[in-house]
Amino acid sequence: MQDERRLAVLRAIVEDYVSTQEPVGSKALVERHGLGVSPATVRNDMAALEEEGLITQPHTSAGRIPTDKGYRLFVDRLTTIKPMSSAERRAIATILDGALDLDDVVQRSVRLLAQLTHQVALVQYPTLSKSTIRHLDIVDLAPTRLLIVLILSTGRVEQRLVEVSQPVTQDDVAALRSRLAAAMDGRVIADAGASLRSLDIPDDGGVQSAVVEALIEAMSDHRSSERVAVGGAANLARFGDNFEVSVRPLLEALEEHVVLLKLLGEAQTGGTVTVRIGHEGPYQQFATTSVVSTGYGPGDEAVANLGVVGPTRMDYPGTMAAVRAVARYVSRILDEA
Amino acid sequence: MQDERRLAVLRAIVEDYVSTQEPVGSKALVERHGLGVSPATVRNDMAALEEEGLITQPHTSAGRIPTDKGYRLFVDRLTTIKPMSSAERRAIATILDGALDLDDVVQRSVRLLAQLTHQVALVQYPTLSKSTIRHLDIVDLAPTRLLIVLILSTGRVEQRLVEVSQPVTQDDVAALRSRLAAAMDGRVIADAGASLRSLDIPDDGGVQSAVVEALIEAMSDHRSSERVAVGGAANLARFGDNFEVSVRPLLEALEEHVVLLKLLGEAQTGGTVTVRIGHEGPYQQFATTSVVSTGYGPGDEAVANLGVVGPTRMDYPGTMAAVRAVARYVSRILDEA
DNA sequence: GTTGGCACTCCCGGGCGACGAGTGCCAGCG
DNA sequence: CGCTGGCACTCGTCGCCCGGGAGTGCCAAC
Repeated sequence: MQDERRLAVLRAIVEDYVSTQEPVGSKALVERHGLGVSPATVRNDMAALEEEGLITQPHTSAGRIPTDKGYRLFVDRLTTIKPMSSAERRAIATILDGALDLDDVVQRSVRLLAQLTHQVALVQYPTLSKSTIRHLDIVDLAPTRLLIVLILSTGRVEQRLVEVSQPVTQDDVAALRSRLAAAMDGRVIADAGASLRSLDIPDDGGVQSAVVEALIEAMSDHRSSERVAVGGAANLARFGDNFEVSVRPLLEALEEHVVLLKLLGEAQTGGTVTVRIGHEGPYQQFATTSVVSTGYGPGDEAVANLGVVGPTRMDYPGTMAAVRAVARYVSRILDEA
Repeated sequence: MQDERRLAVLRAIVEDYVSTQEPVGSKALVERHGLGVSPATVRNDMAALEEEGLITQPHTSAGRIPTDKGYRLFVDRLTTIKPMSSAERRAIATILDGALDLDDVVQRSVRLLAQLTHQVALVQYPTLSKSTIRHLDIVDLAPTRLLIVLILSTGRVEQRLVEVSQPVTQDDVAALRSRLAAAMDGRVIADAGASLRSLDIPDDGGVQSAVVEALIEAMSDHRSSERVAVGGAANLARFGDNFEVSVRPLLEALEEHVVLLKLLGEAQTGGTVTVRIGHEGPYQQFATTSVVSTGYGPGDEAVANLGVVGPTRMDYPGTMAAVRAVARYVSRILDEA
């Protein structure tokens, strides 16, 4: 079956290129892997693989490197996610178990992921819309300035400032608070807007409607409700030397949380790790990077995503394993909460 | 007074080097600035300046570049902070006035500062210890899991999870909440610990003491209470090409908030802008960078710092102006709150 | 279908020399 | 005494050439 051997050659090329970062030639290939055939044979296979668009050569008379299509095939068919070593497992447990609150879990995860994969890690904060409201509070900071505080089932705390046109008394605030709290407690955020409207608070242009407006806005707002923590940006340094052109746009993108959210994509349940390779995504600046991501959340419900972004030339099996392991562990922590 | 001219030469060297990023020679100097003397004269002055350790040449027969000491003199005696243009002032106002809450103010500031200076911006979140407690709340997330929420005068919200050994009832929680709230409301954080202890809650090893412990810890904790927002990391790309050696450690340091806090230093009042040049600081990786920082806060009280870090070869007058302007504006916003 | 042989391509690194920017020094001038 | 023009010198940069070597594609043979 020379067809099978060709795929073995592809796998070998990917593995070698990932570890050496240099185009790999036929001779080195048969030496480093026990392929049992001669370099000439491998050359024929390589020609065929190139014909199919799976590998390419940077210039004539250089070795081959995988194309995006080649990586895709590698990820889909040629690799199995390697399990984490027990030492790594312990490290994950040790680091994450000390977390104090949700923010801390996210921050530790992002660090951990960056450390494990030596790449840039992304961890999305649990989405608001799927959590339920545990507690609602209204605090009067100043006579015309109220702070709405929402505490969610995931442990997340959302806050929102409201300016009102007329001064309010403490009694007003207390009344509003208990009324709203009663209406909102235990609701899923996504539905809460509706039940809020059905409360039928008079649109008097005054305090009550202003607060309700702000609440509704806060719950549907994507500004703060969809945040992403970034870690390990220093690992971009391993990108080679075409600095200003390749790294700068990436660093810029890392500050655009909207872009990062798109990169992470829709939350997926069930432990599936998604890999997006090179220009499979819509972003020009990520054309030479791959994104490995998966969902996490309590139970089987995915409330957010996490993952890493690194050069297309990355260790896919190892990275996928790390991403999956961290996601599992974080999910377990949320389970307990 | 050739002494005065020498300083003029130094100033010219700094300005030229900052704008061109190349060693500046005697001929170019007299052409670009109206010094009114010949290159030979300038060369003599340069020799003297080099003697004093204010400038240096990368190699024989190259132009001169300022040393850290040279920049220091430039900053201390040779420059006045240029006022911001009215367009810039408007930009600051427009961007910051739309802020929704404290977090938003900080995030917008850090972006703005990075944009104005084309450097890496740092904004410290207002220190806890100087703010007063506006509101204290305790929420039971689960029977053995409580969430303490502190709302501070600066608009900041602090949260802390507490695990207790035995299940608590809602009534217990309510009782504890009102008691603590009464004791803490309006206190300055720094003093609150003391008044908490004087409450004399029995150290029964149970719920109450656990909560009090956590509260005290939360208030004295430097983990979350001293956070720093970072922005414009992409501007590190302008650092030249010795990538892995010069940029990577900086990127790493930018994720170490402890380091950043040290860089920003003690909060200063009164609109003084502090400049730390090159290896004047303790950190090896910041030996080729300068930090321009100042304090901000409501009234004349500095509750936190903000600033930028960039290459020693930076536009000091412009940067100092931007830092000062943003600090002033942010302070004004906190005033209103 | 596999293998060894062979000519060919082309990148990479080192050595070399011309060029030019910039300096230091010196003698002369106001 | 300080400024100036002149001049020799240094040294990094750039373009160039060239040999070595890795790797390929093709072909004939098994």
